[in-house]
Amino acid sequence: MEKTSCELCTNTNCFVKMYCSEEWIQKISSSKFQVVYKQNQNIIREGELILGMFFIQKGKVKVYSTGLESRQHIVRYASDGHILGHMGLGIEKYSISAVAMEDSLICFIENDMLNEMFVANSKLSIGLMMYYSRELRKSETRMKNIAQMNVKEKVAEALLLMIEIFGLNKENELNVPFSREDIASSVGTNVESVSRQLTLLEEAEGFIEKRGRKIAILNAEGLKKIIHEYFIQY
Amino acid sequence: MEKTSCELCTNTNCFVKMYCSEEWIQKISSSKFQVVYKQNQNIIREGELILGMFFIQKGKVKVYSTGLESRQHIVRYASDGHILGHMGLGIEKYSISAVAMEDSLICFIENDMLNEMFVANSKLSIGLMMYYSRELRKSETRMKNIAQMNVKEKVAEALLLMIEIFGLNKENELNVPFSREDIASSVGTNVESVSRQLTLLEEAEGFIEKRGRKIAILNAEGLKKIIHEYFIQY
DNA sequence: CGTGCTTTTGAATAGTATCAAGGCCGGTGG
DNA sequence: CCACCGGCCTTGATACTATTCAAAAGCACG
Repeated sequence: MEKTSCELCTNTNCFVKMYCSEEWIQKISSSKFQVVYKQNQNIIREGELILGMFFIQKGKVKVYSTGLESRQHIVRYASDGHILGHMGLGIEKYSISAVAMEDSLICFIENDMLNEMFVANSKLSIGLMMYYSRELRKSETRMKNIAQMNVKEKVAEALLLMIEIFGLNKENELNVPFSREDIASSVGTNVESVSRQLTLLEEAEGFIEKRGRKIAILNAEGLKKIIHEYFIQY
Repeated sequence: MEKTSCELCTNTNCFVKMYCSEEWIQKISSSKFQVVYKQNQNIIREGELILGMFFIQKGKVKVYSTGLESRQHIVRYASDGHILGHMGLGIEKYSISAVAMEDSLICFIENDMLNEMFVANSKLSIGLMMYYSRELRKSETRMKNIAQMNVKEKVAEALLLMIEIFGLNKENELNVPFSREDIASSVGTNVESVSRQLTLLEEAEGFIEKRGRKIAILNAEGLKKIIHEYFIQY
C-alpha cells in the first residue's frame, strides 16, 4: 500500500483536497503523517489523548464505543475520505475506538496544524461544519430507527448501512469482512437474534444469500421495503 | 416577551454574539427576524423548505421526527442559545419538527445572510463546526444508550436529559411542562412502561417525587447511578 | 485433521408491549 | 361553587417478542 503526498493523492472526497488552497495543500502534505494499519489493528483506543485528526485515504474502518459491562456499540462505519476522531471542545480524550476492517491507509494531522488550517482556509471550516451537521442528521435518524424498530428491521437497517458505506463487489457480496457480532452491536441486539433474522431474510424473503462468511445482497430494494415506512420522503 | 436587537441581547450562549465582529453583529441584527412562539406552537414542521436557521434567544423547545406509523421520536431538547434546523448539503426540506414547550423567543436568519456570515467570520464557522461535532458525539452516546439500556435505565436517562437541558426550579422540580408520552418518545418505549418505571423510581428508590403534573428530582445522583456503568470516564 | 472460534438452532425465560379499565386532575360551563 | 367532561396517567392481566442459556454444527487455520 503506497503512501502518497497530498498533491498526488487521487482521493476526491478528502476535505483537504476539496477545500484548501494549493499552497496549503503543500504545507499540509509535508507535515502530515501517513500510516498503514493492518486488518484488525487499532487506529484509536477509547481514553487516549486526542492529538489530531485522522483522515482515511483508503480503507474500511469501524468506530465503536464501550457501554455497560464492556458491551460494544458500533457507532458508525467509515471509508475513503471519512474523518476519524472528532474535534471538539470539552474533551481531551477519545470516547470511541476505531479499528481497521481491512488494511487501511490513514493520514494524520496534528492539532496545531489543524487550527492553522481552519483559520487560513475558511472554506475548510465551512465544509467541515456542513459535514458534521450532515453526520448529526444521520445519527439522529439512526437513533430514531434503533429506538423504534424491531429486530428484523434493525438487521435490515444494519445491512443497508454497510452497503451504503462499503458497497458490494461484482458478485453482489458485501465488500468487507464482518461478523454477526458486528451487526448485532451496530443496532443493539445479540448474535443469536441476528442469526435468526438473517436466516429468515434468506429463506423466507430471499433478499440475501449466505455464502460462507460472506453475504450476498440479492434484493436491496426488499431490505429497504422492510424499513421503508420509517423514511418519510419529501 | 421583549424582542431585542443583537447589540442589546444578553444571551451569552448565542453564536452570533460569541463569534461575530461588532460590525457584523449590527448587520445581522438589522436583517434577522424575531418571533415569539406560544406554548405548543410549531416552529418547524417536517417537510417544510429550509430557508434559514433558528436561534433560541429564550425558550424551551422539543425537536422530534416522525417514524413508523406516525410514531414520534424526540430527537433532542433545546434551550437558550441552541440552534434549530441544521444547515447541510443534500437536503432542502426539514427532516424534523420543532415545537415550543413554553412561550419562546426565536431569532431567524436567512440562508443568504448565513452564507455571508460564514465567509466573513471564520471564527463563527469554526465555532459552529465544534458545536456540531460536539452534538454529534452526544448523539452517538445517546444512540448507544438507547440501543443497550433496559426501560428503567432509559427512563432515568430521559429524566437526566431534561435536567441537563432545562434544569430544576427552586423546588427541585423539572422546569418544563412535559408528558409521559414525551419521555417515552425520547427513548423509544411507551407511556405505560414509563409510568410504571416512574412509580418505581418514586416508591422503591425515592429518587423522584410526582407532584401533580410536575416531577421533583430528589436524588439526581441516584438516577445517574442507574445508568452510571454506561459512562466510562477518562 | 484437530482445535478454537463463529454461527446456527432449540427451549426456556424474562422483559416489554399491548389491551382494557378505572382514576385523577384541570378546565369549562351551568 | 359544583358537576361534568376530556385528556392524561396509572394499574392489572395477557400476549408476544427478544434475550438468555445450552448444545451442536460449520468453518478457518495452523
